[in-house]
Amino acid sequence: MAVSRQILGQFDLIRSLPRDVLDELSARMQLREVARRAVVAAKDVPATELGFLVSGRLQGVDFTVDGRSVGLYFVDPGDFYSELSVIDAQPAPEFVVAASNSTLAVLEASAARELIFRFPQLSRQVMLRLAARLRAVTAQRTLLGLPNPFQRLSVLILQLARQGPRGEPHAAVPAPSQADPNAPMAIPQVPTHQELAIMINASRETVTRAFQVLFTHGVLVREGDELRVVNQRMLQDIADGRQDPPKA
Amino acid sequence: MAVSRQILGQFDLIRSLPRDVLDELSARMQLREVARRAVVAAKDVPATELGFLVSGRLQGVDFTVDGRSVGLYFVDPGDFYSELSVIDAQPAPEFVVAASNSTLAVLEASAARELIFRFPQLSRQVMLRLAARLRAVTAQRTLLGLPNPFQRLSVLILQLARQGPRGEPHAAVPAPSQADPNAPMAIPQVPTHQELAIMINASRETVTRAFQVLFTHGVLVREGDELRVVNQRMLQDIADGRQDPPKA
DNA sequence: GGCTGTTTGTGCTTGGCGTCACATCCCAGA
DNA sequence: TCTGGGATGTGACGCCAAGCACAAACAGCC
Repeated sequence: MAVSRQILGQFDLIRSLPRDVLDELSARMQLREVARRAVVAAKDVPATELGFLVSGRLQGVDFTVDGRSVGLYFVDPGDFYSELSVIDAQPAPEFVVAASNSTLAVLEASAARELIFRFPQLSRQVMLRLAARLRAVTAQRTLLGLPNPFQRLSVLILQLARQGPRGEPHAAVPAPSQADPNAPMAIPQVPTHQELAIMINASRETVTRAFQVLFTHGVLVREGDELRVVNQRMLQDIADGRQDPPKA
Repeated sequence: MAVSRQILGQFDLIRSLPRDVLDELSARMQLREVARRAVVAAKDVPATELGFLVSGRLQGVDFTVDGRSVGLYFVDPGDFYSELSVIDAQPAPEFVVAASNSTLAVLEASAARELIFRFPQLSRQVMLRLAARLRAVTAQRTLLGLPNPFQRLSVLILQLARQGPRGEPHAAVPAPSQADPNAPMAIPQVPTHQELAIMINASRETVTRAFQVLFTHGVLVREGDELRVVNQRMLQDIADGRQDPPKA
C-alpha cells in the first residue's frame, strides 16, 4: 500500500468510508515529505491533487505587489487542502507552503473529485469547509472596506480575539451581537505589527501608533505573549464607527 | 401542487431529479411574490429556506457603516440563493433584496439541506457555486489590499471588463496571464463613480479624477453607455504595480 | 557573555486623498 | 419645454497616514 490504512484513519473526511474504498484509496494515494518553506501547491495553477496533512503544518499565503507575504489560513494535521482548485478545476487563488517540515498524503485531483461527489458525507464536509472559507474571506473584505486604519485594526483585534489561538480563519466567527461583551477576550499568539499592518492594509508604524493609543487608554494590555482586551466595549464602538478613534 | 412542475423545470439545479422527488418538491415548495426593494433574506440571521428565482431579479447587498449599500452579486431567473446559510446553518453574511418585482419559489432549509446532500448532482452544483463565490470574494479582498486607489481602480476596471455585462461576480475570472492582451475589452454597463468608489474603498472624487487621467492618456474611451479599454497593457502595468499611476 | 537580526517605538516631513463647495451636464417625467 | 434630481467635473483646503531615519528593546545563537 502506498499509504497505510492507519494513516488514512487520521482524516475525518475519509475515515468512515467503506473498507473496499479505503483499500483502493490506500493504493492510489502517495505519501510525501516536504521541508519547511517548500511550496506545496502553487498559485494560478490548477491543483493536480487533493492533499491531506499527516504531520507538520501548512499555511495558505499570498503575496502583495511589493513581495510581502500575507497569511490567509493554516492547515493542521488531519485537515485537507487544495479543495477549492480540485473541485472546480480552476487555478488556485493562493499558495500553500509548509510552515514546518511536513508529511503529506496526496490523491490525484480527478480521483478526489469523483470520490467527493460519490459520497454525500464527503460532499457535506467539503462543502462546509468551503462555506467556512467563504465566510472568513467575506469578513476580511468587509474589514478592508472600512475607511479608517484605526477602525480596521479594532475590527481585526476583535476578530482575532474571538477565534482560536492562531488564525483558524476557517472557524465561523460569531456575529458581534452574539458575543458576550463581558467574556474576557485575548489573543494568545499576537502577530507582529508588520503582519497586522498587511492584514489591514496600513503601514507598520500606523499599527504601532494605534497600539500605543489603545494601551494608554487601557483598552488593551500586553501580558507576555498574550494580548488581553480589557475594554471590549470601546473597541467595539470604534469598530462600528460609533466612536471616533482617540487622538492620543 | 404548491409549485408547478413546469416552474421547477426552469431550474438547472433540480430539473433532472427523479419524477417522484420532483412531485414531492412540488408539494413542499412555496411560491411567493415580492415587490422591488423587499428584503428577501436578512443578514445575520440563519436562512430558513433555500430560494429559487422564478422571475425578476435579486441582488446580494451589504451596508457600510455610513449606510451606503454595496452590491455584491446578482441573482437571475433560474438561479438559487441563500445557499451558504442553508448549507452551514449559520447567519447569512449579507442581505438579498429584490432588484425588481420578483417571483420566488422557496424550500424549507432543512429539506433543502437533505436534498442537496442526497443527490451528488446537486452537491456538485452547489459546491461549484460556493467555489465561484469564494473566488470572487477572494479577488475583491486582493484588490482592497492594494495600497494605491489608482491601482485598485485599474484592477477593478480590468476585472469588470473581463467578466460579463453587469457583474456576475460568480463567474470565474481568468488569471491575468491567461487573458489575451489584444482582445478588445469593454464594460458595457458602467457603474456610477460612486458605486465604483465604494468597491475600491475610495472617494467618489478620487474615482472621477482617476478617470480623467485615464481618458487624457488614451487608456480608456467612453462610448455611450460603454467603457472601452484602449491601452490594456498600461492598465495592466499600473494594476501590477510595474508602473506608477500618471500624475496628470 | 557578546553579536546579529528582528521587532517595536518615535520624530519629522510630505504627498495624497478625503471632504466641502459649487458648477455642469444629462436625462426622465410633468 | 421646463424642471428637478442624479451623475460628473473641478478647485481649494486640511489632515491623516505613508515613508524615512534612527533609537531602543528583544531574541536567538554561538
